[in-house]
Amino acid sequence: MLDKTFDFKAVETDLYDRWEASGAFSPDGVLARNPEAEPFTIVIPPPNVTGALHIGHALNNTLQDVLIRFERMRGKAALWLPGTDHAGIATQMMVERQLAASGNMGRRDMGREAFVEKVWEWKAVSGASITKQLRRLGASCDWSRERFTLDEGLSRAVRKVFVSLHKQKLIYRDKRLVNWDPEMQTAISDLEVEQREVDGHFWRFAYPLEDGSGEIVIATTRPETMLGDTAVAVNPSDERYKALVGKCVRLPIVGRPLPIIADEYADPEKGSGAVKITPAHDFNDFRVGQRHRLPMINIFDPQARLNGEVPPEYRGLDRFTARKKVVETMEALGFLRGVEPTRHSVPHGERSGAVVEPYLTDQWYVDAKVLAQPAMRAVEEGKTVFEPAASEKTFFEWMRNIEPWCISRQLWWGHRIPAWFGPDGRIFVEETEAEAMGAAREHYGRDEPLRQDEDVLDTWFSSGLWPFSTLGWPEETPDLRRFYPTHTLITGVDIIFYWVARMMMMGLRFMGEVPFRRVVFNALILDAEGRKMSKTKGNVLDPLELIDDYGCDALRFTLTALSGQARNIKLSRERIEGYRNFGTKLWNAARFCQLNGCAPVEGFDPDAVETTLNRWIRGEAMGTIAAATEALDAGAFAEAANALYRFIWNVFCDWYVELAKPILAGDDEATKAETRAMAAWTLRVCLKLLHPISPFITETLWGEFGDPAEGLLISAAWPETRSDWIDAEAAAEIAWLIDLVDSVRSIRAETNVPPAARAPLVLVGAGAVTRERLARHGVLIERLARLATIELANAPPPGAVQFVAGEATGALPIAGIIDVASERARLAKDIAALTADAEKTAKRLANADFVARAPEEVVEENRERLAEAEAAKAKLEGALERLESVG
RNA sequence: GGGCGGCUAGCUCAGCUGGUUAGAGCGCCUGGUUUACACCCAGGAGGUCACAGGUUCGAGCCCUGUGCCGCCCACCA
Repeated sequence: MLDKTFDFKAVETDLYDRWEASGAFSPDGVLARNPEAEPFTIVIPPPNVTGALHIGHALNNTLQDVLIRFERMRGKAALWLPGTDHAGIATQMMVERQLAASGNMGRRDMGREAFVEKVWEWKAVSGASITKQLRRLGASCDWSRERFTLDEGLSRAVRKVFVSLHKQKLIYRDKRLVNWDPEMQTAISDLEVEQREVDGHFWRFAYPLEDGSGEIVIATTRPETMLGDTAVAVNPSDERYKALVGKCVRLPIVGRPLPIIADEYADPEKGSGAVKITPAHDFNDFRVGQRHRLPMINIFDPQARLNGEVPPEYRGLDRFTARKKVVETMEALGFLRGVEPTRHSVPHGERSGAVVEPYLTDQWYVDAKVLAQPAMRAVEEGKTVFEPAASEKTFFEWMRNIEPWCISRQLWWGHRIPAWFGPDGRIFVEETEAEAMGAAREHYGRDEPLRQDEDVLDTWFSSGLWPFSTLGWPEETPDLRRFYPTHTLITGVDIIFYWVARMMMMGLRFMGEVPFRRVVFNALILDAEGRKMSKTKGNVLDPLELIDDYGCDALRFTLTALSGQARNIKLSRERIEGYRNFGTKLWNAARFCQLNGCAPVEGFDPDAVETTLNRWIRGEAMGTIAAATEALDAGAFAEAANALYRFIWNVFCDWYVELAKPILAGDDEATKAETRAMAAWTLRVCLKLLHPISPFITETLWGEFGDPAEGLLISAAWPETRSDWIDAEAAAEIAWLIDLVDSVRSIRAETNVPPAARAPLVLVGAGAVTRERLARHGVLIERLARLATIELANAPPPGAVQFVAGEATGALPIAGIIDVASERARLAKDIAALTADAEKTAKRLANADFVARAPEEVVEENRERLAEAEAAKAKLEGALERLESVG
């Protein structure tokens, strides 16, 4: 006997272990049975190895699991390939902070080897936690194929790609300004920089003309950079400064003469119209510097302290200390011309939070422009489709304006760049040191000591190879042949540039084929008020806690049902409670079946059911199978969830079970047996359809109602539709029944008939079909509408409350127990609605243009509609008259 | 500054290619010991589809403009 509610805690971990042990997570079993099975592949967006499962992961991985379970049940060789990402900066930073917090020596004191060793230790300890958490979510990943971006295999793929792109001149070394994170002391890519609004100041400084004939005022928010100024620019069309171009100012503090140059970059509208140029520390100034061949003076060391290029009293100062000192000195020297507070955005490293400094260094770059072209074409041609489709615009916008991708990082945790320097600085890029040595020998004519590049690659470089490196590339493995390209990528739109775009570029370049056919971008989860979840705000919903509180299925169903909201999802505990209740509803429907002997019957064939009720639910089930299948196929997860919610609750529980009750309590053994078998069969369909979204409750109930021949539900076959099982006649009949019951219930409530009172129902003007239906379902209707009797008559009894029931008129002779005033109001309200409707329709039909131009069926529909409204109105008006005469 | 999206019931959202009376869940109100379920059942109220024009026989849906909200990118001397 089932309990009143589903005890999810008792089964979740146990079921997960059983699924895994059964081999269901791997496609190998399916392939062994059917080598021709169609492959279906998803690669997981690899979470950071040291990360913890947050609600965004829960959503993303739930959707992937829904899809993979669905395709697995459809008989495909479904592979969901899991793994983790080494997450260079994030992990290194975490370990460094950990070391500092526990009073250990820092990474530089420790040395590269020892530090990397520490990170691996940390990975060994915490790396498993995210995958454990994915298991708690029910994720049916093929753990036997789990990969890590720093695996030997994946590292080999990284080296091969690097070398290959280098030989094709698509990876090159260049000295230019990068975004430098002085805390991590590494370059970062444009994407890793985020603008933050901060309070600052706007200072105006005077730079005196060298010939003593005056001064030029410039403005800056970063006074310390003046120590690296090498020019002052004015717009060539700016009359105020025309005469000064070619002259020099004397840079205060430093004493360096700076040429006044004419350049379009200077905007006469901004500030004084004259702008200081610091080519080594500003992206715009860098370009100006290149155009005018200005010296580029780097004034910072890697920690953004001032270096030897500045006057002695500034050397070694932190940039912010130097800023203060510059301002004070400029004021003391009489060059300060004004200061005002301002709020402006300043670039920060998204991981470290440090203010990023444009910094002149040698770095490795990928020529993204070239790689982007085939990727854009593939999306244009629909070889990969994005959902929602609007995200394609975002993709194109970025790809069209793509900049060279800086891929080197001055970190220790990551893929070491396969480049070796010879004694003369010549670079040898090879997959291994031995090959580099060989290349060097060939070049120098003898063995020379080589030094490997200290840098590692951007984490996203290896992530970009994920869809094929995880399948064994560069080896031509059976997995690679079978499972590439993958089918659907489900990920957050926040990494469309970081990851999706790069996988497109790399996949096309190295596999000659898109990495995935479809990309589904899932929404961002916000709190109930629509704010981003953050630890500092304390509004974080922890998925593991939610699983403990409501069960995994409740969380999964909630996330799936809300996933249709392409932009963001406002999540609250109340929402999850609501969907938890849905699970309980299903559970109790199963309990009802169990209590009433609705057990699966061996050899039962729904094709043979005879009663209207059973033919009806059979058709409804078909419709639901079709809807769920179509929705899941299209990646419309929320639609599938909603279709199942409606069918299970509003069709199966609200009507089928209620209508089955009298049958099950009756003594028509044949009908009873058919209904029991049909109920169990329908429940089975529900379990199968719901399994991808709510695997635990369905698998548990499958133990009771499933087909033992099919084994575990996770590996059972997805239901098929049969159009001949949709029975229009049965559908019409049950719709009529439901409508009749609804009408009576509604009238009872509106006219304040006491719930316990059993009223008689009289049907006036019932046709043959209605009479027939009544004969079949009278007992059911009496029960559901709480009627004493149902009779047929030629005229309504006096004082009866009347309503429209198809071609007939329903009459409840309950004048004694109803409130006449409410009844009058009810009739008046209904008549008013019908009148308005009829008038609107009549007006439409009176329009010659409408009749002439609208399609015939629309016109016909309106004619019918008008006729029906008028007939119904007439009935109710008659009823109202009679009521007046009695009342 | 550039781009993208949103605005539909008190709240959160559906509403696919224009065509009956614009839907759901939650919340609210009324009633309910109907032997699966109170994590429930029955009923009900609640909408100028942001605004203004336009196209059309017909607009929540298409077009133009306005307002507000949000996101992304770039920049800010």
